[in-house]
Amino acid sequence: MSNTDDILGLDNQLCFALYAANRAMTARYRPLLTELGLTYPQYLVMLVLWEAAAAADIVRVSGLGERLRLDSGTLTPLLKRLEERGLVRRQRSVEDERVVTVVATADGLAMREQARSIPERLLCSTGVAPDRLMALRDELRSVLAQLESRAPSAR
Amino acid sequence: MSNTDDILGLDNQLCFALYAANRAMTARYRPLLTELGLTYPQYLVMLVLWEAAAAADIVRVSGLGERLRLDSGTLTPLLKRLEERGLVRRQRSVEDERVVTVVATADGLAMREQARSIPERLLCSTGVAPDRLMALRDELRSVLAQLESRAPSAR
DNA sequence: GAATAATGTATTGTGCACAACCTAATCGAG
DNA sequence: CTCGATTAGGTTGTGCACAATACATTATTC
Repeated sequence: MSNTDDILGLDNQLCFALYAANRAMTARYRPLLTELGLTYPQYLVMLVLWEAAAAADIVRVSGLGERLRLDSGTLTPLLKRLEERGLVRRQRSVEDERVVTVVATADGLAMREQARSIPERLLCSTGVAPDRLMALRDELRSVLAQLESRAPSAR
Repeated sequence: MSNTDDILGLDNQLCFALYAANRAMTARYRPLLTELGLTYPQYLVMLVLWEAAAAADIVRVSGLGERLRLDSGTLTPLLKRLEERGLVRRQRSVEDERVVTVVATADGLAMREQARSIPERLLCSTGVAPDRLMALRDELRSVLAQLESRAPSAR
């Protein structure tokens, strides 16, 4: 195997590890979230809305996008599905009619209680030591910050 | 903020970090792979086929699935697209007609030369120190192994 | 050796991601 | 005030992921 092949293989292993680990982790979430009838991205949106409700913050579509790194092409249909299920309400802002705000409905807020047990159950399911997961999280956040700070070509 | 909120938030940050970092990394790949007209999953398939060609191995669809953790619902259409572009040839095995083997065509093998520069360019693009990336890779592989070893519900 | 099970791939349907483009609303320079 | 630029969100189209199902082929069991 040539030197170039080594480099290519190494690179592949790193980025593939990220790709595979991400899917393995969401696969762990899936059975827990299926109990709530949510997908993982929907769960992330609900987490933001629950947090905002607790802090009395107003969330707009663009705010969700910045927080979750998703654009309107992903969020608009996702939010419509959550709205059809009665978990969320979308509303055009009156001050600025370009803006759409998103809030959890009573049903959406109630779901938070159902979701409380998820983190602990997930942690048990993974079988990985919590301190290692925290170290991994810190490293991922650091790399993410690097990736997002350089070359604003992110989107 | 209650204790439960802390746990939930922490967990959210960990798995979200994996989710966001994965997408940020593939976003870094995108401009490089667009030069080849490949998506990231297609690139992964070609890597496996290039490796197999060098080792004179025979790759079947199920082998690609095990390697990349993808099922036929993902691979079959992906491979058909690669076949339409003339990069790959799919062929029913004669010994066992349930099996479909996949090989890179001459064009597919030639693309390997174009792909050689990708890893280094990607590394430069990220702006993260290589030793940190290697440490992250090792940690991810370890966690992935844990996730896949417990509860064979992975797929 | 025929019924049954297991295997390997394909198909269908849903829901992200993301690029490219569109429209309406607001802002700003003159 | 008006026109051009910007902003916020929506739409369309492509390509994964993945569950569920279907189907043909091979292996097994009696």
